[in-house]
Amino acid sequence: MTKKADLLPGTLDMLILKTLARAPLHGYGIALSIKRSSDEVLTVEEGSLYPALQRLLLQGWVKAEWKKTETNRRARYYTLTPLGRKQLGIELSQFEQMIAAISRVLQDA
Amino acid sequence: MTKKADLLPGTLDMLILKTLARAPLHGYGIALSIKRSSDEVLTVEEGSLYPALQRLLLQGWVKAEWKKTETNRRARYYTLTPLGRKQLGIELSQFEQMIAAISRVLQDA
DNA sequence: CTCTATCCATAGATAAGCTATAGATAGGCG
DNA sequence: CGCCTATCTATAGCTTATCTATGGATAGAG
Repeated sequence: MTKKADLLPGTLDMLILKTLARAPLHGYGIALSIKRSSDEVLTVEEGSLYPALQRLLLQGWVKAEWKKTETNRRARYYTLTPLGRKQLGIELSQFEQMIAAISRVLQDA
Repeated sequence: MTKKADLLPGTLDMLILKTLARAPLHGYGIALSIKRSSDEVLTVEEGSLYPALQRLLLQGWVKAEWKKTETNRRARYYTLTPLGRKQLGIELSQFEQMIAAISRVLQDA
């Protein structure tokens, strides 16, 4: 009934880039990481995640590599590129500016 | 070149409701109000605004009425309904929860 | 009397996320 | 040994929301 979005539209790429800025991870791990560090509030559906990763690859913001996980499974690890790190900075500042602007509107008497 | 969105997707309805919570306004006035109170950061394009107002009307969150502006022009004034006020509260709290969650992800070491 | 600002509104394109689905394998457990 | 669950990948199709691009009308200024 109460339709709640899994995440705020327009923020997924930034969240992925930020997650990868800490350490390379495979897709499944990225989703888990975001879910966990947001205290289960943000959920990244697979149908959102993999297309997003494709976008990021195309832009050259991340690169991918097949490896083995600790649990001996085959997984594709995504790593932030220097360009991706720069992009993350851009998105972060734009996001903060947006939030600040929205806050002004919301708090305006 | 730098593609900057005019606003954060998913926040338009909330911004409109909040604006109307202060006083009834016509569409053009809503756009101006949001632009001004956000210090020109947020821009509501007409092609976003009017479909949004139609959505809000359909949901019963606002009602509309033709009137004369102070400058003697014909304009459609939108007013927040009690249901709309309730909805605004819901959207505000969901938004705050989202922002808090995103902040946790972004600030996570 | 023309021009600008004010006001309405819609159609079409695009982007992004969600639902649903599909498949493969490792390791635990019966 | 075979089933089940968790882990891991990925795509197709739907839907929704926003932007671009128009189009039109009128008040008041110059």
